[in-house]
Amino acid sequence: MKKIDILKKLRSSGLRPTKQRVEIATFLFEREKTFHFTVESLNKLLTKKLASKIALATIYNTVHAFKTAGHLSEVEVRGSKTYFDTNVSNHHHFYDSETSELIDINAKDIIIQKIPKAPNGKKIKNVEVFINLKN
Amino acid sequence: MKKIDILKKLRSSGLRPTKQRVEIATFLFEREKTFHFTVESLNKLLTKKLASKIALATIYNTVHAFKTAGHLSEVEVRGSKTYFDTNVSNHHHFYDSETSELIDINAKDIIIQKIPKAPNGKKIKNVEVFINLKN
DNA sequence: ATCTAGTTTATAATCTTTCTAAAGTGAAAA
DNA sequence: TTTTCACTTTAGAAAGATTATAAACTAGAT
Repeated sequence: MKKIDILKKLRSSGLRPTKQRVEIATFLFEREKTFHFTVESLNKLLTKKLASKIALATIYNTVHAFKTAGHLSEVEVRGSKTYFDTNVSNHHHFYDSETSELIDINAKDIIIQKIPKAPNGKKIKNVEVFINLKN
Repeated sequence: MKKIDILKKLRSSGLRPTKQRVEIATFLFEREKTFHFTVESLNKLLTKKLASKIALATIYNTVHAFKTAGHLSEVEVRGSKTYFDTNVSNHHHFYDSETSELIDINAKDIIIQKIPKAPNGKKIKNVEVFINLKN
């Protein structure tokens, strides 16, 4: 994703393209592969990459703003930290608990044949498959 | 599950059947249906049920000891709190985010037809399906 | 009955995340 | 361009969940 598109992405979601948001968005979206991170890991990587430090609260604010805008998704992972994913399409995950690493699985690579009915007047919003790995 | 079996369950996992552990185990395992809880909800329910209060730290200790012993499983749920489940067999979950309620799905009620190969020298430990509900 | 390693307890500490309120800044309007 | 002001950023405080600590307690072996 190009710089110009990042500005568009921010503006179109009603987010003023501030210096910090552009830097974070550039870091997150200017890459080929999908990217998984926690706020802590993102903060470390940004600190390493950028000359001027971005406040931790700003990273929290920005990640949440991006999530609300639909530019990031949150992944179910057991444990204390919240994981985010730059892949916002419907998909699944491998999880390697040895390395705490998430790997995307394309939605079409998992086919579910049988699924139970949603209970009492509820509907199914989405189905997430989480495959735990071992060595 | 009967009182005698609860004592057995504790002893067989190397846990001394103290007053607190027996009370917590009785509360958790002496029921027909599987039970989902957080440490906070368990603490509230135990406080209501028991005459003498059990320290919060003891509830944390005990729940973790039961989990390590394989008597409880931990469920992936987005959010700040950790959910536990008295159902330790391989199974799946519905999750109603409106009510923060988990509902068990029997393993045989979900059939996965196609599944990707585990990456680079890794093996699949287990597959968890998480179905989010909406109204 | 005594002893001791394993437990419980209250409290402090830690960790992640959110709140607060003051200072800063895009961008619209003058 | 300058002014203006709502939106942002920031550092630090606060909150919420969980874990660590160390002293008091207790199950069960001797």
